[in-house]
Amino acid sequence: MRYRKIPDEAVWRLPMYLRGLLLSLEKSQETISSQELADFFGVHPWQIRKDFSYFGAFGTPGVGYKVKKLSTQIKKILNLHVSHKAVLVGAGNLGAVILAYPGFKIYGFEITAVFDNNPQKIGQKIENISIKDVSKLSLIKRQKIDLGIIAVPRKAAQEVADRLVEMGIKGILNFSPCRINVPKKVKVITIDIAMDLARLPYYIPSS
Amino acid sequence: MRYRKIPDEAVWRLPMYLRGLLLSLEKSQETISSQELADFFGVHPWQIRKDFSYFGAFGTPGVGYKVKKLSTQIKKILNLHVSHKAVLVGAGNLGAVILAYPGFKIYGFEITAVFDNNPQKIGQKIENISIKDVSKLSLIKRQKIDLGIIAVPRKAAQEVADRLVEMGIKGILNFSPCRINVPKKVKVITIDIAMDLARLPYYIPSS
DNA sequence: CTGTGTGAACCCATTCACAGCC
DNA sequence: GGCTGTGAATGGGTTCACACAG
Repeated sequence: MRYRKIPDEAVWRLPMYLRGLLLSLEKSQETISSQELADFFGVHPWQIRKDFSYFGAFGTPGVGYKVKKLSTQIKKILNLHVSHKAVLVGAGNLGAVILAYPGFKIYGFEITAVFDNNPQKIGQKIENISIKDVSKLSLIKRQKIDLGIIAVPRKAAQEVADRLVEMGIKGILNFSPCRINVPKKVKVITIDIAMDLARLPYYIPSS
Repeated sequence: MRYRKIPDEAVWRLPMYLRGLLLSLEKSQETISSQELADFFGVHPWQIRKDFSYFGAFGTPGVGYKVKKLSTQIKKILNLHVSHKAVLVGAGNLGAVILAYPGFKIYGFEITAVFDNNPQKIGQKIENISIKDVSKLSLIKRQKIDLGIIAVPRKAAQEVADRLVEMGIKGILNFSPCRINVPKKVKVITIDIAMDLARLPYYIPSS
């Protein structure tokens, strides 16, 4: 296929497809059609085929997609075929939940360092990782860590982000309810639980 | 303005604008221009004006928007002008974080009931709310609860969702990494941390 | 005959540009 | 003069329909 601009929306959906595929893989399903995948997510089959087509032709006409092969392809597209190391800043309640969250593994993520500024926490261990002083963030330079997870109070978020960027982090998952400014080369995704919840009542007929 | 279909995207952005406005309000700022708001979020001013225009005309030409008035208007649009009660199902680590999360208050949310299926947890209190047996979910019928938050393992998510729908819940914030099926009248927003993280590496030049 | 891949058509959100009001 | 509000133009994502491969 000749080059065409790939919609961000398509990229956005790939991890969703991937999760479905990995689930099918667990069930030892060998092939899957765009129709099956679509039913699974509640989208249209042509959307899925089109999304894939931006990146190449992965299926077999008349048959469908090889689950194993397709999931490998998508991982490669998303840069998930190599495992990624992440650093977590903020070892509070939220931080502990993130550390314990099993879901990262299936995409090949590993949190290999944890920092906090609370002297009481520094030195302690959670999930077998010892918490280090955030002022020593430069320690991560020795490791190949390219992702940062911010789980600190809002006021500290920007400062932490700045430090992470200094250390060469390329992507940030931000749990603080605020926008953080970073150089364009760094990708930030912010998760704001309260804001997501705030989107629900609009769709609810006022009682 | 005469009727026109309102893009979902515009609705999606309103809570973001609202957060910025509430922040300005804290700083006792009286008026704000679309330009200022736009700079704050890193979007374009005409985007903001257009978004508002779908719902009415809230500003004053040559001046801008009254922060207080505009935030009230947006709250009304989003159905946030009345406070909402939510029920939390799943009192594990994640559940505890959600309960302790201060961010819900600014949008007028209150978690008034918590359920779990773990006998060890039932009867205990977190954040002054006692955990009840999930089999007694029907207790919430007496209260006016219209939102549900699901923080249980994936396998249990669909069942919990079904129960919540039975109880008349109108919107669900789902933290389980899976799609859940509900009647069309019920709005579901799923937050899948791992999936969000999985979206980052695509934008990172492979090292 | 089944299911993929894709140019073309369509639709809708974004962007523009400017009229209108303070 | 400054800033909003909005039709019109643009641009791009989605949907369609069908050629083609198995």
